[in-house]
Amino acid sequence: MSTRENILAAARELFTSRGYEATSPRDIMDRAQVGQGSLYHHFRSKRQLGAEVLQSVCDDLLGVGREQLQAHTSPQERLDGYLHADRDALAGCRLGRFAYDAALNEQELREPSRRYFLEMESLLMAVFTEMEQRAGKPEDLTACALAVIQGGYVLSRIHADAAYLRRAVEGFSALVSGRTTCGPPVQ
Amino acid sequence: MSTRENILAAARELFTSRGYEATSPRDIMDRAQVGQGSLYHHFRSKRQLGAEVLQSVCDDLLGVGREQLQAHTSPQERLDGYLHADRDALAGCRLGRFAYDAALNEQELREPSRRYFLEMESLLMAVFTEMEQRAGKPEDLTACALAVIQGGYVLSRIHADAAYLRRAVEGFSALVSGRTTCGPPVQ
DNA sequence: GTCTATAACGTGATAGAC
DNA sequence: GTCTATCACGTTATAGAC
Repeated sequence: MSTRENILAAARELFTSRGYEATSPRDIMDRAQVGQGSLYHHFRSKRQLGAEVLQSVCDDLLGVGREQLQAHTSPQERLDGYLHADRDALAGCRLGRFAYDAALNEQELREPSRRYFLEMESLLMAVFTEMEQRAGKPEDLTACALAVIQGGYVLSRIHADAAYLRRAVEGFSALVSGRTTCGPPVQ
Repeated sequence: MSTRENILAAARELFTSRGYEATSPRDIMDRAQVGQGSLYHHFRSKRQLGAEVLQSVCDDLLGVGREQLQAHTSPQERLDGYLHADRDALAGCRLGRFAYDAALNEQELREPSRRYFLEMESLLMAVFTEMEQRAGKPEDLTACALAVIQGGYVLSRIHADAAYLRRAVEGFSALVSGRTTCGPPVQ
């Protein structure tokens, strides 16, 4: 692994676990075992390093998302594959966590998260459009699905309990599949 | 307004809009128009000030939540009152935002958020338990409802577009009310 | 390419005058 | 109670030797 890749790997680990703002160049240098000169030789600034890291995280997560949502199975199965994917609830979403990070103030760092959620939105829209049987806008279900995951992460982190993300996903999955219905009987 | 209250108000505004970690004592002093001596006379540390602010935010939000979820109306109406409450989507949730803040590492600062979500959970559990007609665990629906709000905030902030929170809530509301059903027709 | 030294600035907090 | 001065430290970045 080249020095550059070494630095990128260390930065990725720290930015996506602690957050961009909470990570200093010094932290990255220590973890990568390189001096200040190396970091600033390969990267112009913390911001540029952050942008490269976020791009790569975005690409990786999109790869996974596409696999789950474009599988050659029924729309219900694809949705379930996405919803019930294995997630590190306590770590939080590596892109969603930037919603409340100062990084969001810099266009270069906001773009990767935006791009990820936009494409996931488009993938989910296709699934809900194909699947839907009765009323309900696909764009609302799409936003809801993404929000359930992101909010599940938030709850799990606040409580330091991975069960919250699991329950939120299960609640949504049961509603969408019709296993759960509420209120006065439909008709 | 006493100097102490003045400082608390300034700190509250900054902590809940920018986040705890991103706000310095200096920022608070500037906004409150007081000197360093005043701040450290009334508060031992940034952490203690943060703890007081979070307690007050938690109390305020719980007051609103109780009103919405314990109103003397049907469970459906109470849930809808909560779901469709007016929210500043672009600002983010004043407590949920701490899920990704370094404040979460300090017990004193984590507790108010925890307390808020625990009580909201208990209020929602009561509503879903009263309302439910068919299968589906109340605790899953509760986690889902809270997650939809929190995740809606996350999406709205990432996209700088308040519509995402609105859509996520509408998607959930439509599923719970039975206005939307997906997949093969329910029996 | 990588190192160490250093800069300019901000942070959280204390000291002591008024 | 409130002020200004100061502190020890960390951050992001640059300079220049090797």
